[in-house]
Amino acid sequence: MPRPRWSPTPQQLMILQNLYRKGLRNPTSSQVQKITAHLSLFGKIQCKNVFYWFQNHKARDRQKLRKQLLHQMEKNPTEDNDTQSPLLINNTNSNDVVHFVENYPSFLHNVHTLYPHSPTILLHQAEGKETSSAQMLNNVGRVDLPLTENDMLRTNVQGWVLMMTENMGQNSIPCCSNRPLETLQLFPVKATGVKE
Amino acid sequence: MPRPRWSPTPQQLMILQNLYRKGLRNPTSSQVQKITAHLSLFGKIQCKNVFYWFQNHKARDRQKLRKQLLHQMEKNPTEDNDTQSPLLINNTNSNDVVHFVENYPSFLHNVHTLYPHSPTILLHQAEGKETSSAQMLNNVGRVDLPLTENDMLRTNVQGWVLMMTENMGQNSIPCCSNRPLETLQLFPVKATGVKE
DNA sequence: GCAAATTAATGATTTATTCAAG
DNA sequence: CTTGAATAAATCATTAATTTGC
Repeated sequence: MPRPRWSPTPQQLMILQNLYRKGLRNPTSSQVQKITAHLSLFGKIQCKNVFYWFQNHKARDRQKLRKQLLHQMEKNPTEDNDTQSPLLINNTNSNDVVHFVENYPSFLHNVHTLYPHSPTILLHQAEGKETSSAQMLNNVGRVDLPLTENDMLRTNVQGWVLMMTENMGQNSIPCCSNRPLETLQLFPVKATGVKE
Repeated sequence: MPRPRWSPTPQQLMILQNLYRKGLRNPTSSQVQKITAHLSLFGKIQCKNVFYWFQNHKARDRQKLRKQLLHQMEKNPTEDNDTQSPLLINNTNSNDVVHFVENYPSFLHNVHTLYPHSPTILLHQAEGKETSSAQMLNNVGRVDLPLTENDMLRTNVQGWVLMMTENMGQNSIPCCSNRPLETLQLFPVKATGVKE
């Protein structure tokens, strides 16, 4: 009778993995909500699913890498115990990430306007008190998680902060400027391959 | 001037594909060298060719599977399907690969016997350390240049020097040595029947 | 059949991520 | 916070397939 536990659809999984690879580790409450809202386009999902996914993925990622490195490199350096690369395969497309996250603001505002030349990522604003994702979880069900993250900006996300500071002054993206939602440029439109 | 790029012979390609199919993804330095040595029986080849082949093949394999996934996802994007394919795990754990590559030393001997001046750049490796294939690339990649098979040392490659000073003990120049090529056992165990 | 022209594959480089050690 | 090591992603560039007109 109970509905089976959530199982991510391939697209959901891809999106989550992309967000993870981009540096998201401890999504805040609002981030979890937004992600959940978007992912619900591709299948039934709850906020707690997103939250748990990040928790588990982060933990298992560390676990895997630790085991891998210690097992293959330090144990027997002379060996070619290679068959290495059980690594989690990032079968992801960064363009999809950009494209995806880029559309978050418009998604939230039900406006589907693409900005192909200035991919933006949704940033939780600094002014308001941002509830931790754990707190949000409380609303959903589980309560006993010993989560202490009230800081909305963890060190893990500092990559974003860095980018923001680099691109500061440009944060006047046409869209979403009327709301607390702030956008920042994820990638400068760079022309690699312009090697003289 | 434009040095023609390597193009694998059918036999070389078959061997590489077999190794890949067996699960080999990120061959280590010594593995690459041994594979190169073997493949040089069937045509001119360098270590970097082997290294690049695995890089590209792996990447494009993933690429292909990604496209398949995305194509599948287009069909039922919003459904709560549990049918998510278990993201392809290429666990390269197979012992077959190890077993296979393990036998390369015997090939090495043949190579050296048959082609004493072949461009196979082998073993700038020490007995202790296993270098990653990427590291090897830095060393080997720009060494062998368009010219003849004899002058293979490009002096401006500091990686090479570094490598030699760090790892080369008493052995001086990798190839062109009149002593038999030193071969590293991938694994001490496993009498394979091919060796000796 | 056969090359020139065009397209598809794929070899070779460069650039970005990632984790964790210092 | 910085950096080293490894490697995945993205890109550039050349070869091979193939198409095409003769």
